[in-house]
Amino acid sequence: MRVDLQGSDLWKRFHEIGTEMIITKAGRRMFPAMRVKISGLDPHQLYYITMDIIPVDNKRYRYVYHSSKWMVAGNADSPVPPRVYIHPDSPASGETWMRQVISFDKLKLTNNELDDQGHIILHSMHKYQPRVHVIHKERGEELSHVRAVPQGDGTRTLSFPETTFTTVTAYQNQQITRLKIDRNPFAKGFRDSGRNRT
Amino acid sequence: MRVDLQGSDLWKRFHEIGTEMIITKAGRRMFPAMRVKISGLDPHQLYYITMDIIPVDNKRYRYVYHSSKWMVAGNADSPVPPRVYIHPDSPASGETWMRQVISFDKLKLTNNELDDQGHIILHSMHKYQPRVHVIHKERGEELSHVRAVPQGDGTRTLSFPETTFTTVTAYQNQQITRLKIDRNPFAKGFRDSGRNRT
DNA sequence: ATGTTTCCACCTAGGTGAAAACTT
DNA sequence: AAGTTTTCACCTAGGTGGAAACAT
Repeated sequence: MRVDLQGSDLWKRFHEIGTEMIITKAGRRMFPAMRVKISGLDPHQLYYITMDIIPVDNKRYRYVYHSSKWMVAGNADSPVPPRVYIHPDSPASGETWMRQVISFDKLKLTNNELDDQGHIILHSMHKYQPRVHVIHKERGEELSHVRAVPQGDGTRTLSFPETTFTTVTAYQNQQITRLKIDRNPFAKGFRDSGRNRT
Repeated sequence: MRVDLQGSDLWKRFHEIGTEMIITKAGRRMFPAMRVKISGLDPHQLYYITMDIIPVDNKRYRYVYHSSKWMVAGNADSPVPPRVYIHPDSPASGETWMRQVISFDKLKLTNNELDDQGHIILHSMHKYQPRVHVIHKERGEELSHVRAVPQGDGTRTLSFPETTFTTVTAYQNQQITRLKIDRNPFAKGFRDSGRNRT
């Protein structure tokens, strides 16, 4: 089985600067969104595909403006309720999954520990790593948004180092802001002089 | 097993006037959309839920303005490629289906016999009846958008007389137009004097 | 000080019927 | 004359970062 990250060039441009992702109470999408292509599945078996996001380390960070760098600012906050994003096409046959690019663009990040929308709960100012899970569906098995992914022979877990990010409630590095505005269609209103009329 | 039509009051108001549905080349949604609630499924079995739309009779119609009535205008045009709308949540467990209102609002009608978007192909100026199919998923079975629904013990077919309609490319009865504008949120721009400024 | 929340103008994406143009 | 296609202003629905207000 093989999983390829799509849009890897864009991820690398963000990664070189130090990717930041906004988290809000209501939930905010990631940009870029994770998109993968899978091969080597059994076309006639059923699989769930899910994503979770794990801490990269046990630290809390702060952004130092004059050096444009993230510095350790202490130990991580206490753990947060674990959440799993189950790709909405799940469960589907290997054939179905392999035919398409699998996009996680509807996944949302929140800093609300009491969230009841099924969004992924994270701490602000921490570093995280998204992971993709390919889970062979055994008969009768059901997945939950709020329980850890089942481990074992039927589960493969993949992650891509260039997709790590730091959570923020407002962008710290202006180069990140600029890249987001430049590439995210929904931020088009902030491009060029589009907003220079107030 | 039991299937209840939701929004039945609105359907009846349309039906009393004589429901019309626009069909276009690109595909047009139905308004109202079919919405049903199902009970009596086996919570742990898998089901597909699908919709097709069959001719009510073998006739072609025309609208007579001065009597505000649809009159037979000859025999039906030659049959059209059969299409099935597979509800996007399919397949799902009986438990999942019974927990929600099942909406067919994304289903689209077209008069383009060469349509490749998977929309339901119909003749203009004909009378039709939508049908809901609840299909018990046998292992390995796959459904197709372009083949008839499998018949047999594993399939239940339901229809609601108040949801019959006549296809048009432009509304014939102005009472239908008024009801649509009044109730469809997307037609809000035509309400009251909202458009009386040109 | 530093980080968070709320509100908002500006977008994307796409569903309406009207009107004009087109077809037969 | 009758029906169809195309285009369009006007909506719904919801994803952006900025700015100001708020919190600690």
